[in-house]
Amino acid sequence: MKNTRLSRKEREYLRHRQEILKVALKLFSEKGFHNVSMHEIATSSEFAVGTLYKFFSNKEALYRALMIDVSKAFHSSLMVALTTSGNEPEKIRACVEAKIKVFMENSDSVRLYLAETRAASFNIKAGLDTDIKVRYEEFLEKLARVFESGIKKRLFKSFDPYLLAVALDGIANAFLFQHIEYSNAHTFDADLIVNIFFQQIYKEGETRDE
Amino acid sequence: MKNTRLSRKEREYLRHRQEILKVALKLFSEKGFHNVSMHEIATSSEFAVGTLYKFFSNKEALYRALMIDVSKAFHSSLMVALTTSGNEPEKIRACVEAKIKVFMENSDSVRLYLAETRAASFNIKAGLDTDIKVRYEEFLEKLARVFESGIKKRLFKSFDPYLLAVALDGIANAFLFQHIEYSNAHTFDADLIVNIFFQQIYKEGETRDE
DNA sequence: TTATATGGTGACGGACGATTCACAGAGCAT
DNA sequence: ATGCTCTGTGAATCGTCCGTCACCATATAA
Repeated sequence: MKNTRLSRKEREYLRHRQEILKVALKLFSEKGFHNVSMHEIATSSEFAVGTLYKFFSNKEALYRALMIDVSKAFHSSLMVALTTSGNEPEKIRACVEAKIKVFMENSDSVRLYLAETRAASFNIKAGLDTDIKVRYEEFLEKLARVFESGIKKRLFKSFDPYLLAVALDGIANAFLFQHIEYSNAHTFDADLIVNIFFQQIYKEGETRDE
Repeated sequence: MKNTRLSRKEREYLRHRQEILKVALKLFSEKGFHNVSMHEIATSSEFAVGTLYKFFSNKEALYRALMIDVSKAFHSSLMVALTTSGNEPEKIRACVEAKIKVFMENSDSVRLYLAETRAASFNIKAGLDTDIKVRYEEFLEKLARVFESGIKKRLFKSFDPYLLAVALDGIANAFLFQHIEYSNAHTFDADLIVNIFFQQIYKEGETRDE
């Protein structure tokens, strides 16, 4: 990351760009793409409308830039977690932990990200699908491969690894949603998720509360 | 349900209303609230724009009516499943089955429903929150109470019942999303979900593939 | 100092889309 | 037949944005 190469002007330019993105993220995440006008973003970021168009060719490009940033950030966090050393259960646990951490720290982004990842082609049409979903798929596949290898080693029972990945991610998302939407009394952490997922819920004989 | 009391006119009126809702559901679920114009709904439903306003006071009211219908339908299906006789595991299984069934049969509605339930205050502001979310909460609570009672009977391990409900629902949603979005090769059914959820994933000794 | 480039501005054009309303025609009662 | 009501119509209105562009102001170069 040698940004030292950049002139003051260039740094200014990037700072401004970041500032716009930051404001836009906040607004979009609160109100959704269609309920935020360029004028509003301009006012909030203390630039003129015209200036926004010096940075982004149009509203959708601005949104896209935002989503791609967010998506890349999330993706790389999760991928790193899955790559850390350790056996399969450890990797998976690290992944859940990473997900919680990143999501907690960026709840604005999360709303947007989830809206795109899940609510699908809803908000914005082309381009993003092909980009964000691909990244998400890649993550699921990688997670699936961890499950697969755990199954081969006979650490896990043999379910379809991809579906295990979907399931685990589903639980994590559900908890995070819950937290973001209601931030209610029910606390949770990576341990809990992993435990619910890995340990049998059924009691088959002996009692084993923690 | 004695609709026999209705005059022909009244029946016509309701039929037309239903027709509009049906078309609107299709369009909204495909393109999202903001990307569907009243004009488009009018054309598709073969009514004039003005006619739509005879049925619904504005675009949002139309959308709201739709969402409330959908939400009520889903809610009642799930609640019924949870009320059927049987012990806790059976109830939960019935619930998952009901969810899959209803969702599969109404994938148009599901997109909308999920967009509201999860992507939250995104698409439409007031009113819906307070209505749909309450219903969703009610469902989660009821599911949680089933878990709770299962825990009391020492059928399940003692996790926070509400979080178990969130987790289970999260897995089911994840699978359904996956199916709706990618309808890929990975098939699943209520059994699989319940198994992943209830049976231990970890192998603690003996092998027990099905 | 003057010329030029560059970041920044914001009023304005044009399009689009929600909503209205004056009106048409069908059915029904008188 | 005439008048009244009620469903249905769609052109016209009105507002709201997106995106443009002629134009500042600052700073750097000449």
